[in-house]
This record gives sequence, C-alpha cells and structure tokens, in this order.
Amino acid sequence: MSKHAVRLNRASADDGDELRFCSTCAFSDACLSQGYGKPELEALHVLVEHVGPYHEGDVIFREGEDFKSIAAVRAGTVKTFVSDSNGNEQVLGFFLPGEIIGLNAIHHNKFPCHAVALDTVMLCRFSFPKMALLATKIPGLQDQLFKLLSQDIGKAALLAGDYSAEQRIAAFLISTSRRYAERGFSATQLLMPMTRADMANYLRLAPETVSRVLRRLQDLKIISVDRRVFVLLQYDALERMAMPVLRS
Amino acid sequence: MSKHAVRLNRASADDGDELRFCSTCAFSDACLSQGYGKPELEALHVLVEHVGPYHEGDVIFREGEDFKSIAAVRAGTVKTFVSDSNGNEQVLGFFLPGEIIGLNAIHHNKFPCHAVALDTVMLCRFSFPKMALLATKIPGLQDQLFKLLSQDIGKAALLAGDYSAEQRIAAFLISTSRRYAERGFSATQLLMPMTRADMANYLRLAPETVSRVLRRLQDLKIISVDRRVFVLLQYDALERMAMPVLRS
DNA sequence: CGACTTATTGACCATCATCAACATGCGTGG
DNA sequence: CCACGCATGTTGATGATGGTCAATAAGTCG
Repeated sequence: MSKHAVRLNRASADDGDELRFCSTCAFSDACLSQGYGKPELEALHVLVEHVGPYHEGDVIFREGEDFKSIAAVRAGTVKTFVSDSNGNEQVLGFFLPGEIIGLNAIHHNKFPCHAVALDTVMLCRFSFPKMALLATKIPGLQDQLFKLLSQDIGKAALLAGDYSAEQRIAAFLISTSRRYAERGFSATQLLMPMTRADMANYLRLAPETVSRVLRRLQDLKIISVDRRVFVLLQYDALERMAMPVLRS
Repeated sequence: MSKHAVRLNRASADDGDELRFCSTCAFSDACLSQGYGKPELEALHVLVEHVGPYHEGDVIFREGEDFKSIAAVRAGTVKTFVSDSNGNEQVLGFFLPGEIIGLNAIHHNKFPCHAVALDTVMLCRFSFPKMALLATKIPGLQDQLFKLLSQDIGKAALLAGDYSAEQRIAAFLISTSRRYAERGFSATQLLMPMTRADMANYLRLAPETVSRVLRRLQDLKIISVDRRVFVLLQYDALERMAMPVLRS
C-alpha cells in the first residue's frame, strides 16, 4: 500500500473515525444529510454492529441461511455467488467499501447466495427488522432503502446484454472505477481484489478470454496491468468501449 | 379466446369485481391478508387510480420521464425495454397481470426504460410518494414493497448466466407458466403475447435461434406451438432443462 | 387479392469456449 | 537463500454454439 504514490483502494472506507466512515457508507444520506436530530440518528447508530475482520476466503453468509440483517462493507471486498449441484460457482457481484450486501435476501427471508471475503473485510451489520421499523419513523431512511433496492434491480443489467468480451471488460473496469471514485479512491489506479477466474466468471467469459482482452487493451496502451493492479491510461477510450453496456 | 377449452391467460386478472382483482394483485397481501381494519385498507384503495385501456403498441411511460407512480398490471401484458443510440431495443422484461411496473425507477426518480402495451392493458396506478408515506403507517405495506423490490433484484439473473439457447427458452417458458399459474391461469397452455423477436431479444438470442429451438422442442413432443399459443406437453422435461437457470 | 409483417428454414461464418502447454508468482520448508 | 510445489495467469490451436445473411412461407389487414 504505502509503496504506491496514490491512495489505492485497499484502504478501508474510514480511518477509524466513525463520522468519516459514515460519509462513505450507503446510508450516509440517511445518517447525515437529512438534518435529523440526535434521537433518530442515535437510533440508527445504535443498530450498527461492527463485525470482522473476515479474512480471505472466510464465509460471510451461506445460501439458504436465515436472513436477519443487511451489512455495509466497511473495508475490503465481498464476493457473492451461487453454486449449482456440480459445485460450479456463478459469481453474482463484488461489493466494495460503502456498498450494501444482503438486500436480495429480503424477499424469501433466506440468503439466495453465498458471500465470501476476497481480502480482509470489515462490516457494519444492521438488523433488518429493526431497520425497517426505524424506517417507518425516519422517512429519509425508508427512502434510502427503497433507493438502494431499486438501484440494485438495474445493476444486474451490466451482465445481462449480449455484449462482446471487450465491451464487458471495459464496462467492468469503468464501473469499478466509478464506484471507487464515488468513495474517494483513485479512479484510474485500481486494485482489483479478485482473481482472473472470478472476474471472468462474473462477466460470463472464460478466464482465457479475459487474459486475451486485457493483453489487447495493454497493447493498445489503453490500460496497464500488473497482476492485480490496473491503471486506466485512456479512461475515455475505455468509457467509449463500455458505453453500450453502461449507457451513460 | 372462447374457442379454447381452458381459460387462457388473455383474460384480465379480475372480472370487474374489485375484491377478486385485489386477490391476484401483488399488493393483495398488504390489502387483504394482514388483518388491517377499514381505515388503512381504505387509505390504500383511495390511492388506486384505474388507467387504461392501453392498446397494442401504446406507450405507458418513456425512458427519462419523471417517476411519480408505480402500477400493477390489471390485464394484458407490458413490455419494458431500453433503446440505444442506434434505436436498437433491448427488452428488459414482460409484466403479466398482478405484477408491478416502475419499481426500478425509484432510484433516480426517472424511468430508466420504456414501457409499452403488448395487447390491451389495464393498470392500477399508485402514487409512489403517497404509497411510501402510507407504508410508514402500515408496516405490512412497507414489508410488501421491500419484498417486491428485493424479488426483482434476483429476477434479472434469469438472463444473466451463460446458458444455452435451449436452457434459456425452457426457463422462459417455465417461468412464464409459473407466473400465470400463480394468478390462477393455466400452467400448461400459455398465450405468449410477444413476438418471436421480442422473445429472442429478451433472451439475448437471435429470432432464428428461437425458431430453431422451438422446432426441436416440438419434434421432441415437449411442447406444441401454434403461433402465440404454447402447450407444455412434458412440463417436467422442460423443468429439468430449465433447472440450471431457475435453480428450483 | 396484394402488400406487409412475422415466422421459419438453410448455408455460412465469427466469437468465444475448450483443451493443452507453459510461464510466473508466492509460500513453505529445507 | 534457494528449491520445490501449487495456484494463478498467459498463450496457442481447434472447434461448437449461436449469429448473420438470404430466401421462403404463412398470417394479417387493408
């Protein structure tokens, strides 16, 4: 970490400072921006349960487990996936600091997928029933929950279309870059914490295809890749390639 | 319609009877099952605005329009899609009687896609702000909204995986069958109200591929197809084919 | 009946997956 | 510190699934 000039994204979303953390979390709007007084804020904060650290490969929840709480990723990266009867994984998503895991479990009251830590992960866990109850008293919190849920409905579209391998990978890089940038990390130097296989699986490509496309993008001087560290050299070129997928 | 022995799904979700309608709508739990007294029920019902009929091809909402309300499909089928700069459509979903459109618009307060009627469509429209406010007073309604939103997050996975054309089509048929059956329509005789092109587009396949797979399934006596009327002759065979996609 | 849309079928081809070999990095233990 | 071994990543050769292009058929609506 310290050998890099720019603050890479391996850092946690906070520096141990509670308020700073909240400002990068998906609930920050509800916590900070709505001008609520102490009692409501206190009510939300009292729900928070800091859990972790989880280490690489640690299971955070399993498919079929009873759903009781959602969690904001405070530091590290979480991978969610399902696995079929043959044990083949299907990666559903990667969750970066500030993002919320567990929202897709509300419907059946069970987790519909597994979640594991890709590196050292810290979470802020919220009891969902308590949060929902609180949301009836703090409209801003209810709004935020509705928005987070609504947002996730569209997100899956990234991997839905029938785009070329190049478009998918470009979109993945730009999307990841934007998400990091939103939390104050570098937009052009990314530490991608997942293996090529996970990346490929998420994008519904073969690992070999990912390798080849990354090679091509490097030959074109659009990115540079050194193991898990990606540098986006021509952000706009990449963005153009990703355009059909991201639509913005 | 009347020439078919079985009640095909072209029928609306109600028979003009208000209560019957509610029992097939996605809000039925909130409306009926929670044991609420008159005042809350009345509050929800007073929000309902019956709109339509829309006719085939009529636009229900456009991408970018201000989001003000969600709507339950009361009769007919709604197709949602985005279109890129070249005017190429990308079908996102088909909404059958009892299902809710507009949930993915909450996040940005604008509709992220277009919606058109595939046939004669009737809607029950609810102002979303009013509904959200009401949801703070009726916990069952809030729960229902959370569940509907959460459910839609997972739904996109149907077309996300890298499944074969056959698996996708089988999954589409089974999924449609189940959704109709849930509302009391025949599970084995389906009127598919969309063109092959829409079907193919939704499944991210070429129309030609859809034709060929349907042909093969007919040769295998697994289904029979006559124009838009599909009969599922070997439901379980189809279900087995769809298993990897549907996972249940 | 004729023009148009929708669906089907066939021939060919491109993208990406698969299989296999090889390279590289990293951790462990001698 | 180096050697070994395993996991991860890269590169090349080949092939299959499904897309594209084109022609034909079959409804549908005037």
